[in-house]
Amino acid sequence: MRTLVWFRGKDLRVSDHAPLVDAAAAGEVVPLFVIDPVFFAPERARQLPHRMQYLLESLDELSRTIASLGSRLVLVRGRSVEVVPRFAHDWKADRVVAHRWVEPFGRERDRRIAESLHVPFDLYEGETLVAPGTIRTGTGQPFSVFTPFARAFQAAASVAPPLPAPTSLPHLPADIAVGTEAVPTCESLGIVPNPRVLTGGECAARERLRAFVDHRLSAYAGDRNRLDRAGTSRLSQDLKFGTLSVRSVWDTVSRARGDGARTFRNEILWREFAHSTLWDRPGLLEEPFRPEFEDFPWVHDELRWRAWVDGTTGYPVVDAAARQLLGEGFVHNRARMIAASFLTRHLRADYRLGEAHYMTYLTDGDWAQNNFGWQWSAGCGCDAQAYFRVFNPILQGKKFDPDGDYVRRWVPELREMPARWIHTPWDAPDDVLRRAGVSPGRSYPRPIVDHATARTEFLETARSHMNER
DNA sequence: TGAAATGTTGGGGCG
DNA sequence: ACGCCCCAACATTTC
Repeated sequence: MRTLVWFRGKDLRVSDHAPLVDAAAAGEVVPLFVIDPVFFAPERARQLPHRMQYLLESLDELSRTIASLGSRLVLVRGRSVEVVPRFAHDWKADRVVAHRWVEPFGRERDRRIAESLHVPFDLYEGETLVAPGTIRTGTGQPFSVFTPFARAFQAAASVAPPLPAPTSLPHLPADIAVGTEAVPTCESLGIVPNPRVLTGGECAARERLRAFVDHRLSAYAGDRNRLDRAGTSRLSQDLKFGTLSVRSVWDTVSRARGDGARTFRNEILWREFAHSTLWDRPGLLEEPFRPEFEDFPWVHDELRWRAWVDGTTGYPVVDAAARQLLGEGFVHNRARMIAASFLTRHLRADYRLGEAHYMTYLTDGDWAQNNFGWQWSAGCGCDAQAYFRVFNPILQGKKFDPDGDYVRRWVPELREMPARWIHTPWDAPDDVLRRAGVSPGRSYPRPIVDHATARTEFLETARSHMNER
């Protein structure tokens, strides 16, 4: 039995990799990664700099790990729908295995490949804790509210324990002659590596999990909301690329006691819920979950959009979030919510613009997660915020960045502002501004919209829209 | 995992 | 002592 194990960017690991383990137990193994020229072209790679950097590091480590286990990761160039069936045939594979993707385009790709293959194509569940579509209401419907979903999950689901990494792999069969291509590098794709992007690969990811569980999990419930603290898990990119399997994360925290562990498990279940929802509703990447938002009167104002993207809205926390995204390919979860609320409510921009912008720069950019989060923030999603929940960016700053250190890190022109005024520099007394070297409207912009006015206008627009329907 | 407006309560200052 | 008012603190309602 010869099995082609197709790694494809969301399972860049050897631990808890059921397709790999099964293949090795069955006989010959051909580990494969497809270098798609559309994605691995310099012009495309530069559009997704942070994810490409993390992906290349992870791929390089995976390749070396597989080599150290006695095999070789075979890299072939081409469109997967074309090269996977071709090489499966040329190499006389008896079976092709991979992990299932929940995104509609991944499902369509897999459907086409299954059609062209003349051997079985077996998809393993591994991107989520349980197979998408298995958590159901009493009447067999998908859940549309998180809490009952989480309750049903806890009551019914049994999460398979993670598999250990193989200690060795069968040698690559001698007749596999092609695929000697090297792993592309940032340099070869014209990307300047960003040192702030977290290190890719299974080792770094596992170390991050260990550090989180040892040092931050117990205080997670409170600290996760603090913009100025390293209180979150920082595992999102690892889950996106599968350098950590979500089951191994779950297994690590499943027996931990306390509010921190409970809260973290809940966050993992939100991820599960997002994936499950996209599985059940593939159209969500295009259209809002709630149909009454399909013709919502979003407005596009180029200048305001640019200010939101560049971090020059005049609201320090909103601007810090914008610059953190561009600067390190990551945004604190609460800052994402504040930024999304500001874009969709204060500026009334279509959430899909923000979603696409985040998808460009986030290292952890995942379709299911990012879309779910944006729709939730915009109020049009599954179990979303009510539209009238408008974050006050000043209050959010004072609550979750009380000393202003998050703002100082990302908005250096406010670095010298005292905590008392850092979230409202336009209101600061003249002597405070002078001492801090800040001049509103010059060194740092005045707010592009007035909070109270924008809030009222949004509420009126949204209310009349909802009433019309 | 919202914020603002509005309502209620009770302590304390004061005539 | 008493009633009145102010207002902070908290609760509830509304968007």
